[in-house]
Formats: sequence, C-alpha cells, structure tokens
Amino acid sequence: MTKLLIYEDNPQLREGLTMLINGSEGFEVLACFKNCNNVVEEVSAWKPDVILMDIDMPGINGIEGLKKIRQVNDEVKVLMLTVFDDNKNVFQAISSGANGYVLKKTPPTKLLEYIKEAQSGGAPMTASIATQVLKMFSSMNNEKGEDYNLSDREKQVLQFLVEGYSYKMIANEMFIAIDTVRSHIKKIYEKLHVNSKSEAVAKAFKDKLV
Amino acid sequence: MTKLLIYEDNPQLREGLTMLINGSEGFEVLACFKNCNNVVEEVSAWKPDVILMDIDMPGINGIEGLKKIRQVNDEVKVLMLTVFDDNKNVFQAISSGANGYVLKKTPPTKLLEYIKEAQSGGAPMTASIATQVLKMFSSMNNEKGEDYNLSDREKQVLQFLVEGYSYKMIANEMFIAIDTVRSHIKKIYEKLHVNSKSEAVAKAFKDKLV
DNA sequence: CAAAGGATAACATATTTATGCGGTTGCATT
DNA sequence: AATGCAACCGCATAAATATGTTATCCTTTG
Repeated sequence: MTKLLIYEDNPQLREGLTMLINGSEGFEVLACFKNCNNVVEEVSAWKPDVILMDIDMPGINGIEGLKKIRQVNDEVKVLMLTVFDDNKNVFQAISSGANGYVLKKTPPTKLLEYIKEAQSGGAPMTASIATQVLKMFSSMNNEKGEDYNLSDREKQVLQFLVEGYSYKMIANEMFIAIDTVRSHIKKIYEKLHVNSKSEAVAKAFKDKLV
Repeated sequence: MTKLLIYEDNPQLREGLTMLINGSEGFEVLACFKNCNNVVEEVSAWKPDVILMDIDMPGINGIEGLKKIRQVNDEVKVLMLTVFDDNKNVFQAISSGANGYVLKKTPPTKLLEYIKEAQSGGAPMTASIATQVLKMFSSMNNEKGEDYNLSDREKQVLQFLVEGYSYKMIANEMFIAIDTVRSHIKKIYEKLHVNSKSEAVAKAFKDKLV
C-alpha cells in the first residue's frame, strides 16, 4: 500500500487527485493540504511514502516546501507537480532533492505509474522535462582534458595544497623532509605551468584534478 | 513504426533482443552490429529512430560509439544498455548525449516501454540509475550556502587572488596601496575563517564564490 | 549627531614560499 | 651496463605573505 500526502492549493484538482488515487488498488491518500505552512509537522506525523507537491502555491511554494522537508527527511519521495515545464523550476526542484517532476496534464494512469516509480527509487519525469534535465546535465559538463601527468606523489602533495596545508604540515603528513616537499611542489608548478601555491590550487579546481 | 539499430557484441543477447523487438507490434529492428567500427556510416544509411547501444564492447565501446554518432547526428535517440550501473559510465554516457540508460536485466515489456519513451523525447532510466543522476545533479549544484558577506571591495580582491595575482599586482590593478590590499585580505581571511591565500582560493571554489 | 563600518594607508616583524643549486637511492626499461 | 625517472634530502636567498597595531576619511543608519 502506497501512502501519500497531497499539497495542492486548487480545490478541484486536490479532490480530483484524491479520488483518482483512493480509487486505485494499492494507493491511499492519507491527507491533503492546501499549503505548506506546517509541512514538516505534517510529514512527520503521517509518515507518507510519497508526497505530491504542487509547485505553484501561494505563500510557501512547492520548492520551499520541498526544501523544508529535506531538512528533516531524506527518505520520503517527493513528486513535483506543475503546469509549466520551465527551466528554472526544474533545476531548482531537482537540486533541492525532488524525486520526480511531472506535468499536471499527465494522464491518470500514467500518474499512478509515476507514483509507483518514485516509490521504488526511480525518477519519473515527463518526457519534456527529462530532456531538459539531460540537456542541463550535458551542457554543464566540462570535458576535462589536460593530463599534466603528475606522479602519484605529486598528486598527493597537490591534494594537501588544495586542503590548505603548509609545507611543514605536508612534510609531517607524508613523513618526508620539508625540502622534499619543496622539490615536489617545484615539479608540480612546472607541470601545471604556474608559480604559486594559490595558482596551483585554482588550477586544480578548474581542471577538476581534485 | 519504431525503427531500431542494435549494437551488441554478445550474439545471444543480440538475437534475443532482435526477436523480442521484431515480435512486437510497432517495432522493427533494421539491423544489428557487433561493434561500432562503422557506426557513423551505418546510422546514416539506416536512419533509425532509436539505437540500442551496449556499453561494454571490445574495440570502440558504446560511449565512444555514442560520441561518434553525436558528432554527426543529434536527432537519433540512443538508449545505453549495460550490465552495471557504475557511476562513471552513467555520467559519461549522459554527458555524451545518451537519451536513456537501462540495465540489461530490464524485463522485456519494460524495455519496449523504454524504447517508446526514448523515441518520444523522454529519458528512460532504470530506477537505480535515475537516482544516481539526481544525486549527481544535486551534489554538483550546491546552491552556495554560506554568505560570509564580503564587501564589494573584498569580493574584488578575492577574485584577484583566485586568478593568482600577488598583493603587488592586486594593488596595481585596483589602484590602491599594497598595505590596503593586506587590510582587505586580512578581513577576507577573518570572514572566510582561513589563514592563507590558497585556503581562501580553495574556499572560493568550493563555495562557488567565484 | 553619534555610532558603525567600509575603504584607505603606514609600519613592523615573523613566517612561509619560490627558486636556484647541489646531491643519493632504488627501480624499471633498454 | 647504462639510462631515465620518481622520490628523497640539504643549503641558501630573495620575495611574498601573515599578523598586529594604529589612524584617517567617508557614507549609512539609528
């Protein structure tokens, strides 16, 4: 039995969803709310498996509600409902920990499928949204490149630099003399074409060496 | 009618997939190949709607094959098939332009659904993989967090630090005395709770202050 | 108006870093 | 056997950095 909570400000849609879901084998709507004002308490009290969360709500919107939930509960699956598939919300919702993102125009049978998919750890998304997510994903990817072929030891040293260690501390951590640390670092600078600690650190981040 | 190409080195699986798909209403396997050596030509010649691409193949693997395809064709949907749901491949595949990523153990009926979903612009993924994608997505976004409320001038200075400038250079760039640069940097260190240039740089990257 | 805080600047000093040079050892490839 | 290379170590020196203290000028805000 999949237990749900519904957050939706529109009374018609709220009723419609409730009837649809309660009328389906294996699903049960525990409660409905028209805003997220007490979302944390409600989720704690009802312990649902899945939450249907409308995005466009007056007061605390769905994304804010989701964030509140995630501050105290990483387990419950949250399926975002929305009319529009606009980029900004999708990104926000997903990076705030939404488990799925579906349009309200999704046909009833499909919606039930999505709920089950969310419950079992999937990431149900309307096609148009899935495409957006993949686009964002691949566009933000940075296609590293340079190798610099640092030796193992050099990589370790660079790691320590990135973590803010001084030469002395690195020498201690690695059980080598400080002059050896110097040697390594000089080599690293040559290979990365830099000539200061902070440049090396910056390059390490930029080039995803760490 | 959904037209497919299949790339899969294992003969049994290749046959099995072909039979499954050809035996289903609305699907047609145009051709099968056991490697990606001529993938570009083959795709151009057959013009499939969807490609099933095994990841683990000898020679040119599925990811490389995908990349080759994407260099000349952004339209065709590519569904990656794999035995393992290991992180690295998922990331690579998606950022190389895969439309979906499913495990080979996916049951036949589900697979057909996935194919249709891919064709209609969706992003079909096995649940475990979808979860990974969302995790990556949300971890890489991070949403700053700390504010540190650096003043405008301090932000500028930090920016220069990140770009590897020395105090002297910063003083020149900003038309202020080097001692003023010191003052700013001391303030920055206090606010960021660090005490060296490279730590500040690292923190700037980590917290996306730059 | 007074307080608060940002931006500017100077001076002093200890520590750290960058860079040059030199070297030994041990392992793997040729 | 010879070569190359990573890893190790030392010494020296100039430059840069970190830290403290103090002080002026200006704008914002209660």
